[in-house]
Amino acid sequence: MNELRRPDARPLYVQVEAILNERIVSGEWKSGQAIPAEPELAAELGVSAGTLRRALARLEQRHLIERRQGRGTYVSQQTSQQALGLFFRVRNFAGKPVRPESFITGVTTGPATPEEAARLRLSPGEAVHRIDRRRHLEGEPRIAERIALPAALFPGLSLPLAPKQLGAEIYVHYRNAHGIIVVSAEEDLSAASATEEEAALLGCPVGAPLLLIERVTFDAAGRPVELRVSRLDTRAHRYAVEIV
Amino acid sequence: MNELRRPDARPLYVQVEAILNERIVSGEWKSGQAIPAEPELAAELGVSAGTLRRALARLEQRHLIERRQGRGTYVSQQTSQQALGLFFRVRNFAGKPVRPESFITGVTTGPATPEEAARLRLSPGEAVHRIDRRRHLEGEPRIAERIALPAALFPGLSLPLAPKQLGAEIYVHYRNAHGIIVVSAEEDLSAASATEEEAALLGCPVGAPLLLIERVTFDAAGRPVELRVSRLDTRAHRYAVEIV
DNA sequence: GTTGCACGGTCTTGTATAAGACACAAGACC
DNA sequence: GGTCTTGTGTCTTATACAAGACCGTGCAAC
Repeated sequence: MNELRRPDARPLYVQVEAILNERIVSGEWKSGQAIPAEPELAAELGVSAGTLRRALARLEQRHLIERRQGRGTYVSQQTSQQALGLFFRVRNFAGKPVRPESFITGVTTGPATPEEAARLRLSPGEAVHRIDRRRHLEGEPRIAERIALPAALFPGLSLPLAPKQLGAEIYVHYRNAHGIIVVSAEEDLSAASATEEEAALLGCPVGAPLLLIERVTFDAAGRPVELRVSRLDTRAHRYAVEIV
Repeated sequence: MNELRRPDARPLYVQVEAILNERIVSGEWKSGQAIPAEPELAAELGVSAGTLRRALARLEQRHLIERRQGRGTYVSQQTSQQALGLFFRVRNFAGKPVRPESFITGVTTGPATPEEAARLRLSPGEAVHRIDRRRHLEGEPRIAERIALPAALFPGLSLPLAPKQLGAEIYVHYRNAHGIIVVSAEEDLSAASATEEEAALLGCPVGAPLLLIERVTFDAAGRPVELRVSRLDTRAHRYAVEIV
């Protein structure tokens, strides 16, 4: 029986959510694993089934767990499928989601720029790893991208990415190799003109309009874990947003 | 007592949600009005309080109602506040949401273009109203915008917009004058170069990169009710997206 | 007499509990 | 290959209490 309850002002179902969240983040419950059945878990936590279900519903909404009637409740696998569906909003003109191919063009480590430090909530000059990628959509080079990662969170950057190709499985890799579970992101969109370098990379005229996407990604604990700046050639693709 | 239940395969709380949704859309419950208290409504519909609450929670998530502990449940007012907060995603560099000012530059009616017809699910050549606007952010002209509305849904286009200025209150107007409740939208984003006309309007160089926003808005019944094409000058502003 | 305000009472939604019927999935058994 | 059993999540109901908001009463101060 836990010490939940009154001193903590938050509703019980929020406290339960936090406890379960912690079990997932800490690795006590591993990716893809089934968690205990509802009655069992409710008994263990000393709350009613209804309260537990409410907490589980919130975790499901955040994509941390998946529930299947008749089978059980599972910790989400950060599959490439899922990560792409959640975070990659690019469609072709037919409205079909596309899968990007990725080609790494450079990996470096150095002190954070002021902007990187601000966006990633680092102290000025803290080390960041940077990965530059070219990404292809439907066979054509369409995205120029730089990813900045706090070096403190990714010691040694033990990424198997020296080879030229790496899928969008970076998030999967984050989770498996560094215990970081990505759950949300903020993106700022604007328009920019292609530099010479970008034009060469993307095969478009210098000065062509590109969609500039600046994304900060957060993990389950709310920490910023990635700054990603992408330049998308929108001659054949769109960035899709649904507003509810 | 209604004829809910078994023949309809959907869960009861979904059926209840649909009933309440209909009461709001039909105007039986008017904007800003309080709806009956939970016990009363549950009794009237012949369902338990818990089931009713679940339906109300879903309506609240769709911003159709607002619930306040101790006071009651109210049909949402499509206030300019709310409509802007939900649909207008533009921020300045400090991250602060900005309110646009609007200046109408033209209103016309004519047959829909193929693209308009497709996006608004109209038959080819059906009539649409078009409103052209210039919008200012923090005092500067930043957005060139064209709005296309199915004429069938907006008979006569009885808008009080002959004068040059009209706030972002178009959605409020939709609701009050035409009984259309806007609840969701899909946006496609891309980058485009400013034409001469746009450059003149926005005070930017010809060919400058603009963020092109194509939005289709849907009402509570799921009908497309508006196609809006905006060109945003992102020299001083950003389009913000949150991914959960 | 009038104003101001504290106190209760009563209405509302929010939280938490419990219990049973149901639907789906998987494996055991025949 | 069917059928049964068991274990799971899903739906629905019912009840109780907590917490916020509102309103009127009635006392106190002026």
